[in-house]
Amino acid sequence: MSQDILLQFLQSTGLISPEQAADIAPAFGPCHLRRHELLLRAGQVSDEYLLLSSGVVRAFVHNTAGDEVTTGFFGRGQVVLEPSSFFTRTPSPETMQALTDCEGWSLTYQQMNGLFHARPEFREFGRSVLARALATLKSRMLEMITTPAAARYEHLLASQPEILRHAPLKDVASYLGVTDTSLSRIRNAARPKK
Amino acid sequence: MSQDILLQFLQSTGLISPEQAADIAPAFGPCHLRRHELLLRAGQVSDEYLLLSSGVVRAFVHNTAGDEVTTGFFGRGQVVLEPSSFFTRTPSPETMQALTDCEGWSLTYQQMNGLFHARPEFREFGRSVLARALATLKSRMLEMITTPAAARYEHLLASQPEILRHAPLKDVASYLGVTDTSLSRIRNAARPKK
DNA sequence: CCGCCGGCTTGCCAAATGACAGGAAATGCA
DNA sequence: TGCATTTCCTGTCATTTGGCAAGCCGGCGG
Repeated sequence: MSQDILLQFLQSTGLISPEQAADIAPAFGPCHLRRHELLLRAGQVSDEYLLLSSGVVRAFVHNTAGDEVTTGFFGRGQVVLEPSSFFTRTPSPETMQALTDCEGWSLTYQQMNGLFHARPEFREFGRSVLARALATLKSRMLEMITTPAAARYEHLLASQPEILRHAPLKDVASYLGVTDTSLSRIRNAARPKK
Repeated sequence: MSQDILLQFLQSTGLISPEQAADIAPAFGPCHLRRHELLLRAGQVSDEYLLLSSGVVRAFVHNTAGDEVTTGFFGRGQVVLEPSSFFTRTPSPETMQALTDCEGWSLTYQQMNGLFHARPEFREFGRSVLARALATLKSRMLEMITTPAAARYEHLLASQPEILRHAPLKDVASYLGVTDTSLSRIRNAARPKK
């Protein structure tokens, strides 16, 4: 399995040189997941920092009525974790599940801390990743608040088309904050005509 | 004006000792805001890290229809900033405005970076603050998703009662994701009887 | 003391959304 | 292959929510 994606990821912030990246990459271990396998159960502490090289993962919680609500999708090149649980070492409210067979590179919290001490440039990188996670979450939150469901669907379709090929529509619906019925109507309306 | 709250804040993570806190505190400058004054305009980079010792601040964005939507309230002991903008140095989508006269202690991004270099324990503290900001945002997001508006109102009422004494209800309504009309009905229903 | 004005509530109606259920199609599993 | 399950779409109906406008109340200034 190629480390290309890992090297590319490490260099993505500009804080780590190609040589340093080649040096750090071996610390990551290969990770394989089978379809439907759980990476993380609600109540556990997220302990795996996983960069996906292939496959799709879904994160979800249960609402007060007991239904699953999808909180995120992850695809190739994205880091799969519950950042808030991982970084603060508190139990995750979310469960994460592979929607397809997946491959990637992973690091435990322990290993990451080791790297932080051994490599100052990786520590900076870690801070940057944390800041990006925050920015991503914020923009998703603002999107939920400021744009209607139909526009959010269009946006998801445009930005992560591969996800829609693997995720059941009911999961997409709850991710968008509507019922599967409504999503079906949205998709119907979006279809120009026929 | 007393630095108590600042010292207490610095020690809140357990990463900074009382002596170190007393050493770091002078780096913060006093900050005064008048009612209705803006701390940050949409499009600017959030550059001030402000710990409130008194007063209430509101953050908001504009939705696609052009209406103001409140994204957060801040009270005594809370850090007022747009973390995603501050830490990634990108323009903030949010505007922040004082709802009452405010006082607090502040640091610019520059000054904070200086402290990061000069004081390793403050760097750790900074990372912890970032992680907490992420956790806070996440839990707010999950709350929006998993609990109904009425329960969110009750929660806000219980956790930040002072905010409701200073914020107009229409701001509270948009913060909760409902119209002022609906909030009025929620409040009415909440009143046990009469 | 009076009248204006802004914030809040309330009633009425329309629109959007959800719950539920039936059925077609696709998928999984033996 | 064939049966069982899941996924998705659609129709009907009930509920929720929003838009609008009028009314109430309390503060402020003349």
